[in-house]
Amino acid sequence: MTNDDADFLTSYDPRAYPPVAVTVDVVAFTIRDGALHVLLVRRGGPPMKDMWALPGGFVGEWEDLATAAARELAEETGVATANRRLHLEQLGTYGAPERDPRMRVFSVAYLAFAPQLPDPVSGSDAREAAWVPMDDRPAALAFDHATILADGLERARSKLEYSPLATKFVGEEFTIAELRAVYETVWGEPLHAGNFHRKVLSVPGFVESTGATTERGGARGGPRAKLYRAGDAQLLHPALLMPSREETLR
Amino acid sequence: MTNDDADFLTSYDPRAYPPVAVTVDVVAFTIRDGALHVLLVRRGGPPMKDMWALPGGFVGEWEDLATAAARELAEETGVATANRRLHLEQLGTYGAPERDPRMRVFSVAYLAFAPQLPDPVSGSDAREAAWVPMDDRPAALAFDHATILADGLERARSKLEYSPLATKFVGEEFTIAELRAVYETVWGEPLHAGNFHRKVLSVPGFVESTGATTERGGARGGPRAKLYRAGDAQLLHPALLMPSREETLR
DNA sequence: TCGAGAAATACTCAAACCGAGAAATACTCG
DNA sequence: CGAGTATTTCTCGGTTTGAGTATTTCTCGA
Repeated sequence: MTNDDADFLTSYDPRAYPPVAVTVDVVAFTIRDGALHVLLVRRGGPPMKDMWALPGGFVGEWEDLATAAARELAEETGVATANRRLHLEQLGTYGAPERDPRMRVFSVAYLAFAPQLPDPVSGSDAREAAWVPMDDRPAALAFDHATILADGLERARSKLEYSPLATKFVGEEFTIAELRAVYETVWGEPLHAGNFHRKVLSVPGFVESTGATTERGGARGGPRAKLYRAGDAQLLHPALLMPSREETLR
Repeated sequence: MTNDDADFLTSYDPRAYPPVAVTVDVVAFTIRDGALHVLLVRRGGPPMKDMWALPGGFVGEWEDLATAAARELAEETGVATANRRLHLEQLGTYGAPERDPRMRVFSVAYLAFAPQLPDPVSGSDAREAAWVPMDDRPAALAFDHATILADGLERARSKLEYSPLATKFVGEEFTIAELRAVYETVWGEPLHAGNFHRKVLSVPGFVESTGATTERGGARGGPRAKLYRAGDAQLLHPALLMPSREETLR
């Protein structure tokens, strides 16, 4: 037996290693009533019983990570896994040794965006689930979920700048004003309507016109708006930059 | 016993779950002789014996993910973990069920950048390790490491745009031309020297002057260049955009 | 030692872009 | 019908950008 083989055998005997678990946790954002909401579940059992947490769970034996994230989301929201308008991306992995008191747990966090998702299906998992406005979110979440959520929000905010992510928050057809509302909601600051309009139409592949307009004007007046659908661009160039970034830096 | 408690007990007994392992793999880039190099190791044992792979290994029982990545890198290169000029960031987690034939292995990939790292310390791990020019890299790597490497390269390329990452590839003090060489090497295309110079100096916090100049002019002539060191900016604003992005998109 | 070539840096100029404001128009609601 | 509001377009001045050029200061080889 060569030295390498011996190394291999000891290195890779599963039982030679302490038990670890891998979970997925999902930071799911949607916009309801003009406010950014995140999906939270109330923990039904210890540890941290009754605390709010991100939806998540163990990765199945034959399950892909992204599939597991989609499944967890579907279990809470009933959103079809094949939903065309759902965006899922990996956010990062959190594996501090003490993040879960029971055992070594690595959590692969996913970020999900979707338009106006349905109310959570409580009871499917014996857990209470709810869309919670980000402004009213509990300061403390179970485990390190507050950190994960903060990272997810930051990712979402910057992804709006250079990707067509905002189109995932609106319906199949949308107006420029609806798109602007997404940016204003996630960025938390008002944008110049005229400049936003010009900018969106000037970015190649961001949106394409459907030719149609809304049936009615705005609820408080105004003309009927033209309708657009998402274009085929994967990266916005030039990007739409957050106005507040400029001062925040350095 | 409530339903929740029962759920908890069955859900969290470690032995109730099939064995999984978590590893870290490191995509380490450096620039040598004007070319981008990646650190690869030749596998010393099965599976995929003798194939090139990314350096990596299991995460220790009490070890943080980032710590494990730094350790793996140090084991191959002898680079001090506390090296100030080393940049380490999480790239993503790869967990396809069949990516490792032995058992379920989740690999958390890290991206590392450093200036002119020393030659790898072969023998420390009974493995051959080498800095391989990206242009000469083997088409096939062990497991899904080719995918991870491709993702790492793409991340590096775009991070140059909006972060001061390039300063991690050069020494403590550097000239604008050296910085430009980093961009040209990673992006693989020549840049306009005058515009690059103007742009770098105009981005607040990117670089700061040391007041000094190089001892000698360039090897093939030219005046002595002013020296700079990295500034305190974490995000470049405005960003330096890859010229080729414009056409590549869509 | 001198002249060619090269590189660092500064400058020019037109085109593109951006923020701010305002105008024109078309709706809703009372 | 009139007030108010929202969509869309336009204008204007300042800034940024890409492309090219100029200046200066080096190295190197003839």
